[in-house]
Amino acid sequence: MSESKNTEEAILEAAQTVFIRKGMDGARMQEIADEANINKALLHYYFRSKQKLFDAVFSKVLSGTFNEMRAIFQAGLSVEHAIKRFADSYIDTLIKNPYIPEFVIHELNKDPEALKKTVSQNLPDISPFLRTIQKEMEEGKIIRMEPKQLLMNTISLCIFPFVGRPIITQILFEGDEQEFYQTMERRKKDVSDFILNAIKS
Amino acid sequence: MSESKNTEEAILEAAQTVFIRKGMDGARMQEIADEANINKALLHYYFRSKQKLFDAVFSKVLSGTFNEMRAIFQAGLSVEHAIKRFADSYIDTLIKNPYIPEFVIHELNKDPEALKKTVSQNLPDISPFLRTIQKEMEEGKIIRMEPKQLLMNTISLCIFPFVGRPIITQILFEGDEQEFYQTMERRKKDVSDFILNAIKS
DNA sequence: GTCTATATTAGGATAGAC
DNA sequence: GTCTATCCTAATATAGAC
Repeated sequence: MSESKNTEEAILEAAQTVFIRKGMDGARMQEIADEANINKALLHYYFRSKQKLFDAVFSKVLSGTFNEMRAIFQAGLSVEHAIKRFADSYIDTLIKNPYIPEFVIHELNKDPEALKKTVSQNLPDISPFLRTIQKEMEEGKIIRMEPKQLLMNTISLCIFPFVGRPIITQILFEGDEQEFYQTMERRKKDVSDFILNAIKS
Repeated sequence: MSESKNTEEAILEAAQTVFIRKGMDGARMQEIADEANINKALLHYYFRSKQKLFDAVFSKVLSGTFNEMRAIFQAGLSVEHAIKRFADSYIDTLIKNPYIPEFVIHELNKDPEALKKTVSQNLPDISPFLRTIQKEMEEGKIIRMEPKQLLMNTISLCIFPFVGRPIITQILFEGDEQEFYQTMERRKKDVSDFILNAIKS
């Protein structure tokens, strides 16, 4: 045993780094081995195949991605507070992990069926939050619109800049990555201001 | 010559279909040949290598993507009209071509340097529109915010649902694709309503 | 459990007939 | 210009020593 647990963990971390940057198809087992400072054969010793290693990484990334979302939607927060927390927490996480959403989306796009099971095990239940939105609309606290569109808008405004970062950075910041990230810091607040402005009655 | 022009065109179309769905790394020359109903060797006869075929497709897709954006930003429209046209036109295009943004973004993410040249040749100049936003803010027509954040919001709200379609469809529509697309039809109007509400002074 | 060396296969690319 | 057959390399996977 000795290094067993540590090595397995090291492999998973290295694999996550490489898969997230290159995707399943673009990733090379050799590159993952290098990143983990181990031999290529060890990858197979621990995970049998590239596919199984990928599945382990994908599942881990997916549950991490949806945990915070689940927590927010089930906390029974008001629309205002849920949106503020969502924007703050997601943009903050994405500043640290900007490649995750594009990775997840790309793999799902390529073969939705293959990953369907992993996805359905991790999906957050949004219905409590949709009901809160509905209720506040009926009470006149916020203007009326389709609750799902409001939720989609919130998610879009927080996540898209990171998914589209390579383009956004070129179009808006002349390729200056640092300016992009500074703008994202301010955006934590800007996004909720924008949304709350749009829905205030 | 005979079928030359038609074959080349057929290859490009088939390659676009396959590359957009699977990405450069996930696409197979055999699959492209099948899609075009020709032999694999013909692909090399016309385009020499997979890389060159990909470059041709990517460049074509990119210019198509940015043409409308360029047109809108240089038309000298008011903020209200530009946003309305942007939302209507982009969501409409994306309903017909939902895979394009994720494709472009994934390839750029994987290797920004390799595609930098193609990108910079196609980038729309947004400065006229940013100036219009600035002007309308100073005139008090719309509330004050960072012009770039407003532009980012507009782009995010229109494009993200399509990039994130596989997830959005699961979370919000229990996997029902048709409901997703119906919602997108309504969204053409909903998005501009939402934005204009957020910025009205 | 970790390595080196090797087998296997998939897939891009080419040769050559028609 | 289009096909069949074949080559060749890159990359996954395994065998076997330590």
